[in-house]
Amino acid sequence: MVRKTKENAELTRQRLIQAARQVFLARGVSRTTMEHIASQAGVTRGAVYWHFNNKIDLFQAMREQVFLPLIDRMDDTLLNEGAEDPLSCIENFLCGTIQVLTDSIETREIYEIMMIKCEYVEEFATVLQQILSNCSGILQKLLLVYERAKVQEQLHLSHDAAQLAMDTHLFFIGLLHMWVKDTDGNRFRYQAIELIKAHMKLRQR
Amino acid sequence: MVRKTKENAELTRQRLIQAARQVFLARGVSRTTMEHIASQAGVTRGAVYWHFNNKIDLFQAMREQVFLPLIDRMDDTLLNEGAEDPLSCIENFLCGTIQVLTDSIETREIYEIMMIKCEYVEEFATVLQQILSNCSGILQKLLLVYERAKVQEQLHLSHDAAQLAMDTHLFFIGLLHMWVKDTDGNRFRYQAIELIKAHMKLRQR
DNA sequence: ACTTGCATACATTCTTGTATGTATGTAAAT
DNA sequence: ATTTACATACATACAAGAATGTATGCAAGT
Repeated sequence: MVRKTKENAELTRQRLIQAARQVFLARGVSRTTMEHIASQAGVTRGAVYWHFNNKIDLFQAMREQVFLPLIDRMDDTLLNEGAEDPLSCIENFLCGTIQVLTDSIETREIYEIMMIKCEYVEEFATVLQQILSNCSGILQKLLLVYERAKVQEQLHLSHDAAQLAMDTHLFFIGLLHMWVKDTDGNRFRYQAIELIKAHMKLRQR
Repeated sequence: MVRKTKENAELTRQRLIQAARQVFLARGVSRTTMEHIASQAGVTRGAVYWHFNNKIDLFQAMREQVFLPLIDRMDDTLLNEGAEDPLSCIENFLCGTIQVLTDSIETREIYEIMMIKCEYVEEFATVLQQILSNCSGILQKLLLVYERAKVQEQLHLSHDAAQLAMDTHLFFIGLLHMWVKDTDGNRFRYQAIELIKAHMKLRQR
């Protein structure tokens, strides 16, 4: 089996990303070799090195497939100017994220890889910086929406928008971590939506 | 340099754990070899294999030095029956944890290793289960204290103890993650205590 | 004398990157 | 419409370096 057409090559590339995800999840990023990924995708290392320079290149390609959609959805849900109810925007954003995790195996697996199957050292240190940068992006947008809610007098007067935003942000980080790590029991996953609603209810006037 | 006395051997063991922590932090657990740890401690691999069976054995030894004290402090602070004010118990526990992280380099480094320098696969999968087990221990104790607060009418009537406990638990997880990962800016670390106080204030009657 | 606390040596098993081979698609020239 | 030339999409082979576990050696404690 040799050279394919352009479309076939792109398909091989996608299969390599998919294979990488599966192997990363099972063996961890560090212990995964190019050979593992290649054979999982049904090709040889030659194909892998043709499409990607090295492991981190593949990792980034995998990551982008999840993170670009996340940013888009965040902007759509949180920064929707037309929305009448800022607090509902936040609730919808949080619930929507959980919904994506519930629906999409790929997203779920990539989150799991990034949280507990990857060591952020050397070349991967920059990945962590990108993640943190995304985080502060989320925080900023939360802050914006909470300030809007404050203006619309949806919040208790004693509540500070900045502190509420950070509190929700930390809640969200914790929620994602627990949701992802609670793989067997699934006890946690089923109550995630309720937890979000309870969290938001604490803020309502 | 050869055989030492018993005390010297124990000292070597401690130096190995310390060396492991430093190398784990710098290179990640997977990429760390026994040779790295040995030379960092000023001995050869022979010494490492004398004291520990393998890398995960060393990892667990390192981990215990931090987690056993944590459990103790948690019981002391949270389950203190004599305390008049349950909500303050929680606040003190959270702030106390941040204080330990601030004061103890070792604790901080071990948390960082466990969060972003370790892949929980194969032999390390059991470590993750232990961590999750600890988590549910924390949650249970938080729940107990919140129920006490409910009885003492410290809480808003509409608040459910179980949901408050989970909310605080997730907040705490997120807080620890951000605190540990925010290594350079340190912007986050300085406001951690305030965030805890704001979080608790949301609950007070 | 026997055990302890290491150091040294050895054999084996991965991985990696690159280099090279090779057949096919593709576009331009004829 | 062929032929020609080149790039593409991989497969295969090679060299070199880690890393691991174990086995063995050895001097000092007990």
